[in-house]
Amino acid sequence: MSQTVDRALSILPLLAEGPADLGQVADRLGVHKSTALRLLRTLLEHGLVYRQSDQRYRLGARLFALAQEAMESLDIREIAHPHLVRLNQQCGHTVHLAVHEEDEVLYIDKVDSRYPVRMYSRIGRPVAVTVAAVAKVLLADLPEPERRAVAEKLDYPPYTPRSTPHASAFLDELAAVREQGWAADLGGHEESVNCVAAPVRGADGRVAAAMSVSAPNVVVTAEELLTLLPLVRSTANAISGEYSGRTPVEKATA
Amino acid sequence: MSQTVDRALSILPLLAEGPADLGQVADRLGVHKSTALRLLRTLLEHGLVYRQSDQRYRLGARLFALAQEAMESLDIREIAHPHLVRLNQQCGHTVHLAVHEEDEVLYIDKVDSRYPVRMYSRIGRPVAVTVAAVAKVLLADLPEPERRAVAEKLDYPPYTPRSTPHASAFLDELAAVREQGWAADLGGHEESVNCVAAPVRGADGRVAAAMSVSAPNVVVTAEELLTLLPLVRSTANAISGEYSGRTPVEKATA
DNA sequence: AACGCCTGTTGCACAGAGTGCAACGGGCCT
DNA sequence: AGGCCCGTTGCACTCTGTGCAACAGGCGTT
Repeated sequence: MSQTVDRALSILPLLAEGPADLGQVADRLGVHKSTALRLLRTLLEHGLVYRQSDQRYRLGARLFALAQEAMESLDIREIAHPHLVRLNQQCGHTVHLAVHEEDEVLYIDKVDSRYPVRMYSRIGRPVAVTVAAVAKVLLADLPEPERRAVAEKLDYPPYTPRSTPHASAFLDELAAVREQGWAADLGGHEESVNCVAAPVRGADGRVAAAMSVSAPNVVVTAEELLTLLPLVRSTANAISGEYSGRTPVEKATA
Repeated sequence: MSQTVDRALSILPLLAEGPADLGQVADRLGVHKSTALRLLRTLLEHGLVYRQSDQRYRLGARLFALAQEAMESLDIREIAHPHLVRLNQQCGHTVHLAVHEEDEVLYIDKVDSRYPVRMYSRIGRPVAVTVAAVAKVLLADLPEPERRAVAEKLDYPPYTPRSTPHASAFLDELAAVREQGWAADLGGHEESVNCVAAPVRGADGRVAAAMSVSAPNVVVTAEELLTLLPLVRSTANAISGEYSGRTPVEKATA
């Protein structure tokens, strides 16, 4: 709604793709170089972009700091973390915590598998909404009209033959998830990786976050993973209890 | 340099402190509500802020995604990561990688100690510049005038009795670090935690990043930690070799 | 139940702020 | 040395952002 700010903010995703010089930024914004310069300078002053030694612009340090602060101030993350750690100790697999926001689902916490994994932390990265178990748990809780609206708006990339193919299949699955109170992703995102997820609920009963356990086929089969379901659900319920204030917890910081 | 953008960006750190409603934002910016509204709407469209169910504004999902992308595209992080993991396997302690930017130092990668630690990943968080070993390594490489300028501009918070007390002590220390090619922090930030750090250099010989190993007193004494110095330095040199292109490495993505 | 308050939202007129242009300057390659 | 390319600056024009005032809706109060 504000043209100047709109243009300035459009620079950020552009720079996320990689460093760019003034001319490139101006071209891609469709503005004059001098305009781009002024916008970049403002971003620079705020530390959101950084000018590296070859004069090109990059995303800057403050961006990381802001993201970090925002993430740390999510109280649900703080409450859930110890539970995630405990679950990881019990089952040994990778544990994720995710929330839903603006038609995107993103991981806000993660405890890595004990088994060696090459994957670097993807906390903060958007999740494949149409297939991930956590995404199904989160979207299944939306009221029916919204659920439909979201489902129709989405793309359904065929990551694997088992990926959700289209909106109606997705809606069917969400209905099932809503009914049973948990979700699974059996090789729908990566052929050899399975996940099971369960909802964390707030005081109002609505789903506030989703928790999942993921493991590759080579470590445990899908059937074995599903035997962990009761443990996953009870952990999610424990988090729900604290988060909704039913279980008293002492907290250090506000 | 651009007032509108400047105001819009000032909202971000404000929201990092916690959710706020329209009136609060307008007040703290010193602008009319309608102005604040338009700025927030623009930020909202770009996903940098999010409007939660109680109508208050928070920092949004896209911020995390941007930070993540930017971090992952730092090629030095990519090159260094396997080395950090190896070093962690060899010594068992927490390993950090940090860079210097805009008078701040921030961690861009971390491999956690094998010993149980409650600390959540602080990747992206600014480092205590006056005491951290990585900060000393990074700042020691600056040309003398800049080093002085930075040192004078800084605050010197007395985290512990061993914290660097003032600018001239800091400059002396930087000179020593520059000479010896490594740095230590012995309880200068937290009473019981020690670190040793070594520089990673680019093709031009300048320090591009710093790597450190940290461990609490209860696990190893400062003297024992210092015996790891040769290992830390050789790891840093190995990273320097790859980063500066002296050691050939095959890379998957551009 | 009706009132009044508080917060978010809209339309509008004014002018201040952002824009593109053209000219300058410095570094690098030819 | 010459020419080219990129970043930078000052300026006049006008478009865009601004504050105001009035509206709307939710909530607590009397």
